Formats: sequence, structure tokens, C-alpha cells
Amino acid sequence: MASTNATRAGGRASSTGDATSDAAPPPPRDPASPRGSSTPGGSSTQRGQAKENRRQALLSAAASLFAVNGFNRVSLEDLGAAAGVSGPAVYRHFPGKQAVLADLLVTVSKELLDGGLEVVAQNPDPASALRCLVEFQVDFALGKPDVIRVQDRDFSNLSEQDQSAVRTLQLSYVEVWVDVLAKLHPDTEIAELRMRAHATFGLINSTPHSVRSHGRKMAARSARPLLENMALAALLVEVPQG
Amino acid sequence: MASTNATRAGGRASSTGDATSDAAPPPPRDPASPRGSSTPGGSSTQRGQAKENRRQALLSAAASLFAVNGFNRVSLEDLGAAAGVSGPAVYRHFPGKQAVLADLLVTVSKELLDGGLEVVAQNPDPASALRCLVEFQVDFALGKPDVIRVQDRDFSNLSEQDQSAVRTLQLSYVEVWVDVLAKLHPDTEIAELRMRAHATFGLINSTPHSVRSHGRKMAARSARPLLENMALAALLVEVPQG
DNA sequence: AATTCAGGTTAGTCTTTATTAACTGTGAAG
DNA sequence: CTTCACAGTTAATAAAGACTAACCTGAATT
Repeated sequence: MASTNATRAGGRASSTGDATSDAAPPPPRDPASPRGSSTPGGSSTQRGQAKENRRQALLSAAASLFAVNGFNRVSLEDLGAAAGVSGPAVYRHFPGKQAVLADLLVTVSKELLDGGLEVVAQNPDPASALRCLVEFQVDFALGKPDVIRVQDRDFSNLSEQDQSAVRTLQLSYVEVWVDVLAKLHPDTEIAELRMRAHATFGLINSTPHSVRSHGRKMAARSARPLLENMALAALLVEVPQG
Repeated sequence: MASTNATRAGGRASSTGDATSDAAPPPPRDPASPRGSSTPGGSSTQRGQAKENRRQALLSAAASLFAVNGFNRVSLEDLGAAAGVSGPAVYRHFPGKQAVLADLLVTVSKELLDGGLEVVAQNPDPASALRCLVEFQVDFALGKPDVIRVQDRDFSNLSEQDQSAVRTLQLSYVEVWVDVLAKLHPDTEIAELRMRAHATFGLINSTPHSVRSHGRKMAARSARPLLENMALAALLVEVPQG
């Protein structure tokens, strides 16, 4: 699954020879200032590329491991190993274990929000906007079930700060849906529309749970239209005395 | 929420006086054999009643604490404290922390299965059986959101044995739904019906997630019919090319 | 009244695991 | 060619927390 167990740089030297002698102890360096290069997107020059690859491998491994076992049952040793490094090397890429989770969840929340905003931007008609939102969410749930799973299982393992950051993004995403729904049903309470949106997320995001349980009984190809139709039916059904 | 911080029996005595002298060390007793009374339902004679109360308090506290923080972020100290006792007293009622979770999840899985079986037993007509199943599940999700939350979040913290026990019960419950759906749609693939059931559970069980997020914007009174109608619409909607 | 017994209590023990320390080999800059 | 920063490594450190030990006490039983 993860990249091939890479070249394992470093390693123990033969005889240390008690090198410290009695010189002044060098002050520890700050890992947060990578020198001159102010390009966070990836220092194109080889080494930065390898670093970015490793970082992505760690995030990918984290998504998979966290989804299966849960944040707390995955040790940094496990995480590093799954990305081809071992143990504390993770600290060269993230300030800590929680930060890996935070990156994962903030990233996915942003992706969802951005995708949702783009969908509504490209669909002036609320009916087709809603249909495209549903398709977008279904694609996401079928395409990245691990991250979906982690998002609604390990949210509370984030720090308070990260929790509120993620929550803000999630609420914005819900508002995107609610705004579209409000155009279609101007006479319906916003609270009800919000609950419809939440329930629909539950419906669509159920696939990560069920897919993992019994071994892929239904292909994603046939699952997609089914979920889309179920979601739209649930979103648009009339309620006798709303 | 939990029972009033009860009378705190026991407590440290003043001077121990090194009581052990040099007699033979008494072999440790087995906590699993409560003497003569073979009535597991609760020894009606006072003390057994108190024990049962404490046990229920522990389970209730566990449901609430696990739902909010997740199994791993709740210590036995926390759990005991929430039930009016402190720390290792939990071992007088359960063989370990995992066993508390197991009891919780096995119990809820049995309740659901039993309830589902009773619903279909009392409704020969598949259409009304389905409606009653939906009502039953909605009632459950609105009435015990904590346990629902724990069930699909901390499942993997069970031992392998307990996992398969719970899984078996859950699968049976799904089959109850699938059987009813199959009577209504004899020409539809069983795999599709199973996915419809799963997705519907996701829809209905979304309330524990949303209710906890923003502070109870929608009363359960109005949530119930909404969820029921959404669930039925999703379950019964036609899909163009199944 | 004397005696058990089981639910409680506090004080360890022991394991797990995140995080830090102390080095090191190698690509990139000078 | 030399230097330096830095991704890696292994070896501590330290805190958390599940579980065990050793006692204590009061309700039931005799």
C-alpha cells in the first residue's frame, strides 16, 4: 500500500568516540525555519521533492491507519513504518501526532468546502446545483472513504483550536447546501433544511462504514446512482406538517 | 446526570497496626462467583439491588463519556467518578474497561434486533412493517444518541471476540430490514437492498452527530417526522437502471 | 453477637507510547 | 573541496493509565 520501504538513510555510526569533549553544547535548532526557501509548495530541488513525497506518504498512511484502527490505536512507530521511515522521523514533517490528524482533517474540510463553492458557482439553477452537490459528495465518499471515516470518528482527538478550525469549515460547507436548499424551498425553516443536509451527509457517508464491513459486495459503479437517488429523494421529500 | 455522589463506603482506617502478623496468606477470591444466589437478574435483597444500581450507573456514565470523548480518552478513574465511585471499583462490576464497552454494545445490538423482530412479527404487511421499522429506528436514535454514537465509533476497541458477537447481531438486524424490503421489491438485488438499509441507518443515525454539534436547534418532536419521511423516501425511491 | 463476604478504598506495578536527545550521512551552497 | 542544514537513526525520558495488591467496613447470615 505505502511506498516501497525506502533507502533508510542515516544509521548508527561505528564508534562515537565520545565526541562531545568539553566544547559548548550547540543550542537546538528550530525545525520550523527551513532556511531561505519561502516556497511551501515544495522546493523543486530534489531534496524538497523527496520531503514532500514523504509527507504525502505519511498523510496517506495516516488516513488508512486511522480509518481502520482509530487515532489512538495507531502509534507513531506504526505511522512512520507505514510510510517507510521509523518512529520519530515523523517529527521532521509534523510537530506531533495530533498535527498529522489536524492536517488530514483541515485539508479534507477545505476540499469539501472549495468543491461545494465551485459547484454552486457553476450552477445558477438551484435544482441542478443540488444535484451536482449530491454527485460531488457521493464521489468524495466513494473516493476517499478513509478520510470520511476519520473525520467523523476522530474529530475529538484534535486540539480545541483545530477542532474549531475544522468545525468552522464544516459549518460553511453545510451552509452551502442550506443556501441551495433554501432557494428551492423558501418557506421551510432553516433549521429543518440544516437537518436535511446533515441527514443526507449521514446517508451518503454511510458507505465507508458498510463498504469496510462486508467485503465490497456492491461495486462503486452501481452504488453511485443508488446513493444519488436516495439522497435526492430524502432531500426533496414533502413532510405532511413541516 | 449520573446518580448523586453516593455515600462512599469503605475508606482508609486510622492505624493499620501491621495486621498480617505471620499467618498463612489467604488466597485471592474469585469475583465471578457471587455465592449461592444464582439469580443474575439482581439479588432482590438490598445489597444486590445496590450493586445493580451501581452497575447501571456505570453503564450509563460510560455511554455518555464514551460518546463525548471516545473510549480511549476516558480513564477508569473518570468512569468510576461519574458513577459515584472512584477508580478500580469498576473491577467489582466488570472484568475490565473493554468489558464495559462490550456490555454496552452487545446490549444495544440485542435491543435493536429484538425490537426489529417484534416489529415484523406484529406487522404482516411489509409496507407497514417497513414504516414501523423506520419509526423504531428513529425513536432509538433520538432516544439513545450516545449509545448509537459509541456503537459506530468505538467498535474497533472491542476484542476480536466481542467484535464478532456484535457484528453478528448487527448483521441479523440488517437482515430483518432486508427481508422486509425484499418482500416489497422482489426483483431488486439483495446487495442493493442491503446498501439501502445501511444508507438509511446512516441517515437516521446522523442525529447524534448533528444534535451534539449545534445546540439542539431542532426539537426531537419535529425531527422525528422529518427523519421518518426522509428515510422512507430514500428507501423506496426508484432508481432508473437498478 | 460473631462471622463472612463482597463492594470500596488507597498505593503500587508495569506497559505502552509520545516526545526529546544525541548523533550521522548526504545533497546543495560556497 | 569544504561546509552546513536537515531528513533519518537509535537510545533515553516521562507521563498516562490499566490493572493488581492489601486492607477496610458494614450488611447478611448463623
